[in-house]
Amino acid sequence: MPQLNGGGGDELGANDEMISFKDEGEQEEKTAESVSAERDLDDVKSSLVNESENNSSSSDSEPTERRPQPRSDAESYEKARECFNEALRRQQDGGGLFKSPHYPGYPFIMLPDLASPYLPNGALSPTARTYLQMKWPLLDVPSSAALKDSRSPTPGHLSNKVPVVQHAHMHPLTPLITYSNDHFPPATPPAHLSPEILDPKTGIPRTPHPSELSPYYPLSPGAVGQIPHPLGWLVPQQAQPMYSIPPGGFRHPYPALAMNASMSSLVSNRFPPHVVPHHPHGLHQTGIPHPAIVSPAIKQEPNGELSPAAHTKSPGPAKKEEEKKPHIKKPLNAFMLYMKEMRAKVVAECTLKESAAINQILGRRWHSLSREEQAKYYELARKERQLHSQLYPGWSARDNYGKRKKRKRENKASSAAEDYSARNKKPCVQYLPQEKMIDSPASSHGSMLDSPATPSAALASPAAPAPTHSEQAQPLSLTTKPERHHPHFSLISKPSSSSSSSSASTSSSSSSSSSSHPSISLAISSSGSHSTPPLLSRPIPFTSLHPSLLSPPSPFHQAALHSHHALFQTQPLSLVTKSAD
DNA sequence: CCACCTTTGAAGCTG
DNA sequence: CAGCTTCAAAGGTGG
Repeated sequence: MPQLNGGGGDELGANDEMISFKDEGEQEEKTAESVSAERDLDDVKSSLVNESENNSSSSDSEPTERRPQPRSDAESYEKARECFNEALRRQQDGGGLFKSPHYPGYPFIMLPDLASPYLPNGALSPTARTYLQMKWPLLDVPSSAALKDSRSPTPGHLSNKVPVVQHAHMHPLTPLITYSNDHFPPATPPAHLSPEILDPKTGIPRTPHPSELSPYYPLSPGAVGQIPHPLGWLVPQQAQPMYSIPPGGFRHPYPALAMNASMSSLVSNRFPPHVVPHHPHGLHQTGIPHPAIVSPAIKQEPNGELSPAAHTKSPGPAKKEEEKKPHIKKPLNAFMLYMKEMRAKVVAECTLKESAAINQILGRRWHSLSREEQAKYYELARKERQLHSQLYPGWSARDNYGKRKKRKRENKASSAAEDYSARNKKPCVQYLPQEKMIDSPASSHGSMLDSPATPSAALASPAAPAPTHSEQAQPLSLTTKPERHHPHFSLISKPSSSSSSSSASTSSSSSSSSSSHPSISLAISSSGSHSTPPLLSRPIPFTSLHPSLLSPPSPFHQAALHSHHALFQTQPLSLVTKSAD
């Protein structure tokens, strides 16, 4: 998206990237832009055609939801151009792969006034509340079916008065829920259809009450402690819940949880209605524990409640405690959330099914996301952590240390990785090019920055630098994010991936410079040592050599790239290459 | 059957 | 404080 900005900069993030880019020369930029625009237009057209009416409707609504911000520039755009941009944006956002609303559920983040539903004091802003309430009227709607189709009706209308029914589809986490249709076996009864839904895991009937939003997480004292972890519901029953539920199911309500407005909002937002057990009583009768709790052996409190504090603080011997203590998983970070959401889509798009390969794609896609989009996930992740901490006050990431087998990939990391990549990549050749193109140091920087930039981050994240606010003025590209985040760096830093560092070093150095001149540096680095693409630990066949690939995802590039369809377009993205110059 | 692979981010640990 | 390590998801793959 940011890339699109070139046109009018309706995208805030674009500015940032653009800045760096501008260094290269505006002329180029413009030229490229125009050219790319044309090309993109074609792509867009095709894509639009494919998407059919969905896009049109969504395009209208989207601006409102996602980019409500009055980008003055945008206004100046011609209608046509707007549409075009929007389409492009959509494609970019979705990578062209995802046609449906990418984050219908996160509108609150995008909306100017909703940008920070959470007031500084943690209270949910009125607007947000309203929004939330609107969103959840019909929780029982089965997302799986609806979402299954990527082209399912976009939330375009959502912006105005979304019919209740539609809301269900639009849950912010919808993607998480639905994205994995795979996860929902056909056999799975349409939850939305029946008043009572059996929890796949527990088999306990859940009553989806659209009207009971609050019930999910009753704030009332009595209800407190019984609030199920919302995240757990995110995941399709079939698939692992964000936090897997112990086989036996948890009988204990959640530990007392002081839910503040923000938390409640979080919960409500994050957990799909249909997923969330709706108990009129406000109790999660399903007895499903927080998703984070995995361990089969659950320590049951006398009162039948699983209190995190109890197990965490339990005086008992450490060993005993460990044994009994359910495994509480780490809260998912932004990228993990993104992965959960998008994986299915990526998988659907490409033949590859291996997670390693998919994750690579996702990683690139992640970098290609606009800061706003990433911000959504950062915000979500932040909330999740917050919720997690509240649910499990005594929990520490350290608790899970050693639970997993040690990895020793260091040894074979390099060789294995390459082999692996080679195997995996082929199937998705189609996909890869795109990904490659997408990923760029610049974008990566931006992404990194995004997290802090998030409005919420400003509020909550201590570490988060001042809200970029805007993304507008400050490019931030370089600013905040620690190199560590930088893809190149990350590769290097990590022992496993670093193996490739020999070449990587080159790339890394270039990458660093890339911050200012992403395209150039990238192109150079990749071209210089095509053997090891800067971003990838291992070389990607063919794609790496492709000119288009070499260039970083500059605004134009992305636009151009975006047409996912057009991976191997006959047009070699000449523009893209241009960046190399 | 389980570790590995892969990704980013967060948190913990170490020096 | 910087840097490194571990874990979170996920699913094919290989030992």
